[in-house]
Amino acid sequence: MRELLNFLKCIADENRLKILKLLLDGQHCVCQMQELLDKSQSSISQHLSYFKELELLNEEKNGKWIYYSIDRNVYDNYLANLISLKADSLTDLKLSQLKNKMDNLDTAAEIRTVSKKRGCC
Amino acid sequence: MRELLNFLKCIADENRLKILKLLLDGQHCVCQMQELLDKSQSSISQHLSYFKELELLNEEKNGKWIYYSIDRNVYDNYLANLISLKADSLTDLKLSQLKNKMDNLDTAAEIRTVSKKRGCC
DNA sequence: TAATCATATTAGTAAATATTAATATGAAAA
DNA sequence: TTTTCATATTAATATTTACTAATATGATTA
Repeated sequence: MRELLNFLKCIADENRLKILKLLLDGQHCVCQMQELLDKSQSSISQHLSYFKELELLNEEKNGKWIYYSIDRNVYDNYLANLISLKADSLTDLKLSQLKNKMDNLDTAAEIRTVSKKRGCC
Repeated sequence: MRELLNFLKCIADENRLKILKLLLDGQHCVCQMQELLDKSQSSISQHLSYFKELELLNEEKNGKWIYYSIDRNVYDNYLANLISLKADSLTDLKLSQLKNKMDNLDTAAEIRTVSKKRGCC
């Protein structure tokens, strides 16, 4: 869950979403992205570090430049995690506790008034 | 793209990702989420407003409580947008300009030295 | 080897976002 | 109709995150 969250934080930014698009389509060096996004070199480099942290980048060196692109396998893996999102174990635990609590509330309420709506919190 | 970005910003937050999980699995009122996430009523309510803004919520009133769940159609639609991510038209335009520019650089460089690596920025 | 250039890193500041506390709203229950 | 309760809103503050400017790194070219 922490990993998926970091992936989402990475792409939930206007500039990084643009970078993602660019690097899904082809490979680009920092200076190209600078021009395309109209951002400073430092800014692009810092945005790229988010992707690197998540191991989302392929690097291909050519002359003086490093051409970056998205590692499609890693990317698809994060997408798969998002798509198959389910309540994790910690939340499940609390959830079952809460359900018990609510069942008890139900019972207590039903003793008082049969027609009463289900008690909650 | 702005809409997808807002969707990503919505779910790229620890508490809202937890809320998403809960509301994908079932329906919950604010006070249940308060307990499950150990957050204040105000905080949960404000997080929910992100989902509402994106029309991601179904509401079902039962007694005093409003039971929220994720509108699966809307949610799947956002996911589909993410999955089919492509460079948008604005970026495409700039991209083609850049490509022209780079082609010109290539040519100029090739006149100077045939073995020279491709010029960039 | 020295100079140059692309990229990375760091520190300080600016901007955006989350949280808390207080209050408002509006519907259900008494 | 008054009270109570769940949820929403607002304003102030705290925390995160982005950006700028300066500098570092390390590889390529002269």
